[in-house]
Amino acid sequence: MQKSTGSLRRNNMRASLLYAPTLRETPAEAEVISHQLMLRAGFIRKSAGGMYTYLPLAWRVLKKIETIVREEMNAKGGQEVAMPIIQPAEIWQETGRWDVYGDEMFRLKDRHNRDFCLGPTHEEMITTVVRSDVRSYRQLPLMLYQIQNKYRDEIRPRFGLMRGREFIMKDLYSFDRDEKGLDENYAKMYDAYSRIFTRCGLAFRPVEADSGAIGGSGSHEFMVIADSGEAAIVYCPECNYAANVEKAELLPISAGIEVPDTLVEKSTPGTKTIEEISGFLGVSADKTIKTLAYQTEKGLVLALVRGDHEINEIKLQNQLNCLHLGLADETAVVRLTGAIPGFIGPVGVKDTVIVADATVMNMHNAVSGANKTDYHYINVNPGRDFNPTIVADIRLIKENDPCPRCGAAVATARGIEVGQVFKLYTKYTSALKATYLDENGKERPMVMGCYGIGVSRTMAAAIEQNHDENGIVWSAAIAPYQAVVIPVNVKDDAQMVLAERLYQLLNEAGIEAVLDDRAERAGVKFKDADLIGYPLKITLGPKAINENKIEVKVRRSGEVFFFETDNLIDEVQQLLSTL
RNA sequence: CGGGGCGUGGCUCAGUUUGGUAGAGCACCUGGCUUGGGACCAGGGGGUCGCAGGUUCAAAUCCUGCCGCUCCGACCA
Repeated sequence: MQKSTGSLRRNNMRASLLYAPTLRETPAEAEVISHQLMLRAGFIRKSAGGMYTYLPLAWRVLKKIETIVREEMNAKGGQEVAMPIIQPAEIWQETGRWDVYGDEMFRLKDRHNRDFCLGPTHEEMITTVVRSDVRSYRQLPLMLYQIQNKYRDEIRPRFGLMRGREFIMKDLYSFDRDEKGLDENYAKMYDAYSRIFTRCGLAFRPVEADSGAIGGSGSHEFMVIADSGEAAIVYCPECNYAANVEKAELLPISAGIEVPDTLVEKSTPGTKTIEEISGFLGVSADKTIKTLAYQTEKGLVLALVRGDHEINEIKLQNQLNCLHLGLADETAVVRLTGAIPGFIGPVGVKDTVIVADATVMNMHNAVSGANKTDYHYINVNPGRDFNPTIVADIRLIKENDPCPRCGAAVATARGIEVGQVFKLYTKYTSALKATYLDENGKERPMVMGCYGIGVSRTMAAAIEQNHDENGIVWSAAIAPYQAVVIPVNVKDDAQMVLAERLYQLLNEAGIEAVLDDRAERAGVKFKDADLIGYPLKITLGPKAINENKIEVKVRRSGEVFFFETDNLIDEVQQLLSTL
């Protein structure tokens, strides 16, 4: 290595030594683009289903994302800790999640046959730490975070890093005296998350979310907008309402006034679907009631929505407050109602929980199954002909439904969930007895929040959102290197001398670069550079030698600039600040 | 866990129907030639055909069982 004058050499990476084994062809196992490109560009290699080795380029990207996350967490008063990956069963048994988590938890035993798990998350761990040392309101609020591997034995790992069984997460846990403190910290984290994903160069949207199995209430998810996203979201073009479809609220639709007519049973052979029955009877789908039977651990329930609507099972589950919910099988339906699915309805059903969507209660003279195979009722009137146990919003929102805030038609999009913030309140602190003494000497449970970012998923999401037919397009903030220097012909001494010189200048200026010194043809280097996604490609050919014009090409836009050697560093820095 | 598909050099795949000495392209090594968008020529290394049984003179190929991967569904950062 040549000694550079004065300044510290920050980086020394020649492509001939860089461990980034690129592939020309896409491995068959990769389905989504981020997975394909990370394999092809030599970022990751699989070791087992849902588990990957991060090769140098990926690791650099991950470290950059982590640095951004760390800076923003610290700026809000977060303090970083590291906790064991292996956690004892006892603390999970205390909160009851040892059983609740089920097969998704990686479990293991030590030589003494004691139970442990690989941490899928760290609420229990952090709370048991805090409870033993925090005694007074004076020690609160407290914000602790960690960036570590977490483990979930996913039923079906897929999409490469998007849904792995081992993944890197940042989790921050906040502990407050009261809900006011929690609200403040929640707001800080919401702000920090917006800053983080902005700095990463991602197009994202925070949406209201269901808080799911982790518990608590009040939650937002941060979604990177991408067609390949697993999550469906709705947003309002008029106001700033945005929500996961699982969460999106809907106000009941009114249906005018009609005189209730007499309930009549009609023979409707073979009409099992809403489409078939509305066609057979010549009524529109919004005059029918769709009845679905669900199996829960508490027994069978019937759920009702208007025929042209869909059920939101998350909402239904929240209303029923049950752990398991799934469509009942046909034999169970027959046993309960006497009819096969397609002909069941709420009329005449006894001793069964019936949950009706609020819109159903506004319907008049509707059609529903008669609980007799091949028969339906017409002129069904809610309140007169049946009375649900629960009336609530259990409908799934769809495009053009009215915004629950302002009534405008909502739009839909798909997103990759890269972060979620939760208000947990005292769910875990109560279970684990993490209490403090307030000013009056009274013992209170701490009020808790948790705030997660999928770091490895964020890397994948960045690729899903930023790529083209040639490869990855990194934003400068998270790119593994900012630039690659490509001498077109390594046999040309003048080119190589200039390349080394420019490479050294870049290093001294703190610009992370790779010198592609491989004895490959220019085309190969260009292809690899595009695949890996360096934001800038600095190409040295005859024009650089003869005319002092250094070609700089922007990966994202394809723009080409020519700079003189003396200005190169300034110009490159200028360019990078925009990428 | 249910339902499809697939396991053959590092990668992409052919060969399996109809058993008969394991192949191609890419990648890799050597030499030559070439040098601005994945060149070319010659030579070369590398595979117990996922694993274990079975049938057969003979199995990548047929039979049985297992394992793994992958896609679709129910779960989730």
